[in-house]
Parts: sequence; C-alpha cells; structure tokens
Amino acid sequence: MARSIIRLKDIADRTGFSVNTVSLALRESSRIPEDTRLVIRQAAQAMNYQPNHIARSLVSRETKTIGLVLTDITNPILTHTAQAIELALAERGYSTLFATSNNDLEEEIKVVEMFRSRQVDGMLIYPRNHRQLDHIRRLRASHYPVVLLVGDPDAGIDAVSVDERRGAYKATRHLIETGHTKIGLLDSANPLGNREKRDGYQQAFAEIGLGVDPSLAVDPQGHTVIKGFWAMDTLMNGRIRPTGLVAANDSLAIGALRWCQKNNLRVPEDMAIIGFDNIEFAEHAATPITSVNYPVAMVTDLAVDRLMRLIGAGDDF
Amino acid sequence: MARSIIRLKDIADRTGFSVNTVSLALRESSRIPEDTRLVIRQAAQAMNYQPNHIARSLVSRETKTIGLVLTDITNPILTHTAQAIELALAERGYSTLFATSNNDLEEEIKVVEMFRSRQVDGMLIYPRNHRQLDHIRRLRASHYPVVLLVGDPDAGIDAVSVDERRGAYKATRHLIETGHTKIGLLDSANPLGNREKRDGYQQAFAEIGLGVDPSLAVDPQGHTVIKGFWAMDTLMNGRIRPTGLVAANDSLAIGALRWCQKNNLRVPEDMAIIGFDNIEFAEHAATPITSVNYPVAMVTDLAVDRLMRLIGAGDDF
DNA sequence: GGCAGGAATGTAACCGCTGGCAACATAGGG
DNA sequence: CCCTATGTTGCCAGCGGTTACATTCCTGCC
Repeated sequence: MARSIIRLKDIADRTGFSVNTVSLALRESSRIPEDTRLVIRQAAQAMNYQPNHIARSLVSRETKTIGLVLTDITNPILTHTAQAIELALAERGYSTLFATSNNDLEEEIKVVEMFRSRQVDGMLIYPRNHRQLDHIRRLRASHYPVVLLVGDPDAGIDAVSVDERRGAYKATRHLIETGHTKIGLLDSANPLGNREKRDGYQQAFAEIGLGVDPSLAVDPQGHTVIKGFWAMDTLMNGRIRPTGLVAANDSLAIGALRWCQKNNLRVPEDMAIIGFDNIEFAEHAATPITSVNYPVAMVTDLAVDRLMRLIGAGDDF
Repeated sequence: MARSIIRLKDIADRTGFSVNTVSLALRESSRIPEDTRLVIRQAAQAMNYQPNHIARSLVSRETKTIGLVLTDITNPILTHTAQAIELALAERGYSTLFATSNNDLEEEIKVVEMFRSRQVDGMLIYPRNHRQLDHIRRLRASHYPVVLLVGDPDAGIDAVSVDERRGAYKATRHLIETGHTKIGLLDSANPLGNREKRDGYQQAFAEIGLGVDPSLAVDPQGHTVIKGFWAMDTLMNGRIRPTGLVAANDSLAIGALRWCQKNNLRVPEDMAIIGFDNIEFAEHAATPITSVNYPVAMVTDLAVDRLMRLIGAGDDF
C-alpha cells in the first residue's frame, strides 16, 4: 500500500471520472449530482486521500497560515499568549507558523521575511522593540495584514495591547498611596526599548511633585528569576534603599522576593513588591505577589479578530 | 507603492532575460555567468523579490516545514521544549508549524492529518497518551518521518525520551533511603495514560519488599499549582499521612509546598518533596524543591537530529 | 423529427517555480 | 571557411489543484 501520495488523479483513474469532476465533488459542488459525489467521496476515503494544501494555496493565493513572531517564549505570559493564539486561529481554520526572534532585531527581520516568503496570510508580532518598527511599518504600508501584540496605538501599525504605561502608573501610584516614597524599578532599560513601564512609573512620581532618582532603577538584563535576584541585590546595595519595588514582570518579582527572604526582609512589611502579568507562579509564591494582570484572553481575541478583519478586507483598507 | 507580489517573471521582464535564467541566477547556478547573475541579483533586490516558497515546495516536494504537536504549552517544560525545537529547526533551515492537541485524542488525530495535508516534511509529537499511538504508528508505517518526544523506546515509533520511570524510581528511592516509608504520589492517574512515573514509584517500594498503599496516590486532575494544592489537601486528609511526596511535575510540587506552608508543615523536615522537570520557579520557590531534571536541550537535540536523519533517509528506511 | 435547453462531465489554461533539453552564438581547430 | 566544442540562454513540460469554458447527451417541445 505504501505512502505514494494519493492525488486527485488517482481517484479520477479509479472512479473513471476526470480530475475536475473529482475536485468539484470533493468540495461538494452542487454541479455534481449527489450519486457521483458519494462514489467519489467513498473512493477518496478508501484511498485515504488528503488534499495537497500546497497546491491549493498556489492557485487560491491564500495559505490559511498565520505567522506568529515572539521574542522568547520562556516568559510564561508569552507562552499563554502563544497557546491562546494558536487556539483562536485553529478555530478559524488557520494554522500557526511559529518563530522566535530571540530578542534580536536582525533575526526578527529575517523571520518576517521568511514568513513573507512562505506566503502567510498575515502576521502577529510581539516585537523586540517598541521603537524600531520600521520594517514592520514597511510591511503594513504594502498592505500586508500585521497586528502587533503590544505597542502604542500610535505607532502607525495595528496593535492590540495592554496599556503598560497605565499599569505601571497604577502600580507605582498604589505603592505611593500606601506610604512609600522610595520605590525601586526593575526593568530592562534598553534605551531604545520598552519605555512604557518606566514612563508610567515616572508619571506617578511626577504627579506628586517628586522626581525619580536614577539609582532606583536597575536593569536586570533579562527577565528570569535569577536575573531578578541579582538586580535586587544591586538595587539594595545602591545609594538609596527602597521600601517598595515595581518589577517589570513576575519572574523578576519572584527573584526579588527570593532575595528578600535570603536577607531576612519581610514582604510586604519591609518591602512591598508589585509584579506584572499575574502569572500563576507569582500568585502562589511563598508570599503571594501583587501583580498587574495581563489579560491574555482579551489581548489574543482582539488581536486575532483584528487580523482576520485585515485579511478579510483584502487590499482595500 | 503597493505589494503586487513580485515574481520571477517580473524580474525577467525587467532584465530582459527569461524566467528560467533568472531562476537559475538567483540560485547561484554555475551555468549562469557571474555578470548576468549580478545584474539579476541587483534587479531582484531592487524589486524586493521574495521567492514564493509555496510554488517551490510544489515542485521540489519538500516544504522545509516540521509539524510540532504539543498537548498543552502552559507546562513550562513543554514551553522550553517548544522554543528549543523551534531554534534547532531554524538552524537547519526548517520552519515550525505548531499546534496543540489540548490533551484530546480526537484533536491530536485531526492535527496530525492537517499537518499531513500541509505536506510537512516531518513531525515531532508530544503525544497525549503513551498507550494510544495507533494513529501515529500508522503514519510511521507509511514511511512518514515522525519522532515522539516521550514514550517507551519499544512503542514501535522513533522516540527520544527521558526515562521517566527511572526518574521516578530514583526519586522515590532517595526518599526511602533518607528514612521515609510513607510517601505520597501526585500524578494524573488516567489509567490509559502515562504510567511511567507510577511504575518507577512502585518499583522502588517493591525493591525493599513493600507494597504501595493506593490511598497514597492522588490524581490532581491536571498539572497546575492550584491542582497540586488541592491534591495535597486530599492526600493529607487521607487514611495515611505521608512524610514524603513525589509530584509528577514542579507545578504540582509547588502547589504541595504551598499547602505545607499554609498548614505549618516545615519542608523538608516535616515533608520532603520531590518534583519533576526542575523548572526555574521550583528552584527559586520559598523552599527550593528538589527536582528530577528534564534535560530539555538534550531531548530536543536528539529528537531533531533523529528527525533529520529520517527525512534524509527518504523512503528507504 | 429536429432543435433548444439544461444537466453531467471533460478540456485547457494557469498559479510560480524548477529541470531537462534544445537552440543559438561565439570561438577555436582543421 | 566550415565544423565542432563550449558557453549562454530560451522553451516546454510538469508539480497538484482550481477555474472558465467547451462538449456531450439526454429530455421535451413544437
């Protein structure tokens, strides 16, 4: 029996119809009478026929495939996002082609090109950098359906995003309101990178007429627990010793928490920590960490919907 | 300036050469002299040409795409695996088409069919169930390159896997050697499912001439922290109160740890916990949890290598 | 009985690219 | 000056499927 891939031609030969008739029958065209359709359908089933998606794509000019670009999937929140997106797309009959940019702009560009070469019908991108979107903007300009999973609404690209600035603002504000004035910030400070959280943090201080001491912001150079631990170490050995902390994500927050435990600081009495994303591990950490929620389901649904709309609109948008 | 996808024909028209010449030139064929190649390459660049991977696949009969099937990506260890695989495949020029089975056999079958329809060159599968592999075996029988990411080596399918039975055995053995005799087990007990860990657990007891009390094994019905918490609750309110615990993964272990903290049990003095997979969050939990390591890098490298070998071998294996 | 009309099916072209082979040109040897 | 060798390039078919159009064959009506 072997594999020897079954084509329409094979079914045609076996049933005595032409390739065309078989093609139409299998797609339930009303041009083919029910009897014929049945015969053909049965033959197809018996031969375990699987339509060649590649060939179909070539003529239909759509691959029913979406490219998903993430920076790095080890961040639990991106993980959830990836899964939710895959699910949402599958429900709509799309497959997910997946690639990581490894937080490298060159790679991100390469990946996007590769997706284009593979004729994906659209892309969902979690960009490495909120400030270097030219290559994506170029795509968008040539009417390629692209939706960013983060980013300012004013980047000139469709984006569905959590308002990170506002989240950071509210977190900081909360700490200020509970009496803290010296509040540390753990955030990857790539000057060209994500400034949203930092902006929100500063805004909260500005509002009460205070500036921000730069020594209170430490760049953990990553977003793992261990990076958080050492960033906290740096922060606490700095010029000013904070009593509160805003961490850009929960992994960092857990690392900071761990540092506190090791150094006999009580949380939240001696050190109030707020994380981002509200992942399960943070919620159930030794001391539950307050966290700014990242509404995965909402973000992904919005993003997928938006993308579908762009694809549906064709070239006229 | 519009998308209006550029084809070889467009470059041919612009340079005055034929489609064929352009095709050869862009693939650096030695049949085309350097001068011509240069002209064509420049034109292609200027027009921002991207080869149509779909069309190429149709004739070359390979898509340079691998299908990756996971049950559920929220398990951190699968996450790491997914990323490592994507990376390893990308290095070898392959793209990753990704889908989750949601732990449902029907869906797993559907996903596999879909991948076949999309002509993926091979598949990497983390099966829902170690005992229902017939559909995969069928694929394999028709010479389709497939490698499982877990499973007994004797399943009749290529598999690269951690020896889970041995891991569980060693974990249990370790607890026994440190004086524990009442050891709980938190593992999803689907009778048709993964029995490896349970087998290892039982083996360790059998070796010292002891049976296993069934009330010591609790099915958490999932693998999240919260499930672990409640399973621990059930276990500790059972007939026998254990002093040690083997949890099938680290999320469950963290949940159990959390239960101990809430109920004023010291870890590891009052309750020794061993998890599986050695994820970062466990390592940095309130009390670091001992964990059986899951060598992601090794597993993925082996799996990808194996798959590449199968693909390379063509039909004659 | 001849012809219109519609149902059932077949034919041909094409999607963008690749591979085999033919064709043309130029140059070198006889 | 012709013929072959070599180097360059073009033509055609085909991958598996879809689409527009053509054909066949029956039925029914005047």
